[in-house]
Amino acid sequence: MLFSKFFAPTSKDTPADAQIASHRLMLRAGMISQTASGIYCWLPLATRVLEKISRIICEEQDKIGAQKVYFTTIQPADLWIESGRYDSYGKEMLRLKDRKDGEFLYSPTNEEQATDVFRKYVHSYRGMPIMLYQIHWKFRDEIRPRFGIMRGREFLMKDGYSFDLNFEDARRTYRNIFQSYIKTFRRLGLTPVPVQADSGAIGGNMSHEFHILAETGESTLYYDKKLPTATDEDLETIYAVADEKHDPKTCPIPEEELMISKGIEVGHIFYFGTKYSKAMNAFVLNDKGDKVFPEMGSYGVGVSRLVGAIIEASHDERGITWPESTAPFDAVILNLHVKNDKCRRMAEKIYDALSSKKEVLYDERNITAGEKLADADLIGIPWQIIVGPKNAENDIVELKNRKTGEVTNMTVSEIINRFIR
RNA sequence: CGGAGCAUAGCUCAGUCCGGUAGAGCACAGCCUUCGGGAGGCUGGGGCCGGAGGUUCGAAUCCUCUUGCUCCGACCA
Repeated sequence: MLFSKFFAPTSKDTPADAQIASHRLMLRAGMISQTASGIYCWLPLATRVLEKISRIICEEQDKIGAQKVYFTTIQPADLWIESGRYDSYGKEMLRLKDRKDGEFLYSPTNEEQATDVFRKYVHSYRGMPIMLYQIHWKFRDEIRPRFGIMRGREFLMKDGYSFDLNFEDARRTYRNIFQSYIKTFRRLGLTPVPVQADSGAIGGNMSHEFHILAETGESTLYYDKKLPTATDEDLETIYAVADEKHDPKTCPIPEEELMISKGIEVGHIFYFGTKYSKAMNAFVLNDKGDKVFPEMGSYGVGVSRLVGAIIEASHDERGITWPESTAPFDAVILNLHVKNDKCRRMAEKIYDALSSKKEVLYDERNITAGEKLADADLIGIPWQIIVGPKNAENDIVELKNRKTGEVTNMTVSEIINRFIR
């Protein structure tokens, strides 16, 4: 991709309204454009990141047997009247009317629709267990949207729904999802902190939130100081709770071993048994011919919020420092002097060689070197290949790591081999 | 939903108290000089001063109403 053709409207001005690093940087890097309070357009750079994150989530979901679907964003009120949530969800639900005055809503979550699809087509235990998920836009009319895309009203979420025949199976599914989420967040370059949580409007009695520790997080977490070094097997037994679950009177951890941190909630999983299957009369027959209501759970990952969370965890004073797994490009080539023939030849040779195998941005804009270096640091692509006139005289280019700042001098063919192995 | 702000050029803001020709920097367009950290020069284009009423000879400025956005709190995946 040629930078001169790439729509990434960067800016050196810090927007007045942006309070936290990720919001500021997303605006400055030309990733998002606000269209109303809590509602944002996702520009090409941010869209590439959303797609990287989504791909990793999908791969991990596929591994545990979840099947991808698209539910609908617009749903009839009737489904929600059946579950009883049409009234209880309150003003956060955006309600709409069609031309015939029929009542609809823009989906904030999809337990009802998942249950509806299940009951239409699955009537026997032989069709179970089943797990469906989607990555789609949601709308929740938040009282107070804030921090850019971190608490938007419209947001991209992965939401999954499981249907099991009995409690034991449902609990196993819940554990599988739990472990899968840990893996997913780690692949995204993050360190997740799972905590016990309330189940809120979803309902149910077993629930965990997954947080990324950050000063700017909106949630307060209480946990055993052993948690950050715990192995996968410990997790479920170590004390870690969200603030609404924490009570100093009943807390089993002595005060001196208790850590209190701010976290960004990026995932939330729920087991809620037969709450929706019973309310919506979704049932199957088991091997004895008995009517059985499936044990359900739902599992959410805030995909768009993850973009903000990753930036909160990965930035410095000059800009974003993307982890390689979610970076919008693998590398950026900076031709510092586009009118210098030697620079141009070297940069183009590298670009032609790499772009067949890697996602590469080539900065061939006719602007100052300082501007290119500043932009590259701002948008935070992990590897910068810097072609400057002085080094070009000696047939050398620089490979610079955005995060560490480490610079290695290499020849053109060494660079090409470094990225195409 | 309570509380507090803000709204003037694409962006960041000055001008508003104390009414009298619409401003700056950056950005943008053209030309030139530069070219390793957002460089410099010349020229140019950009505005219903959020909207509606009112007061006044005259309103960005004063008054009333309204809309939008931001922040704090409560709420929330």
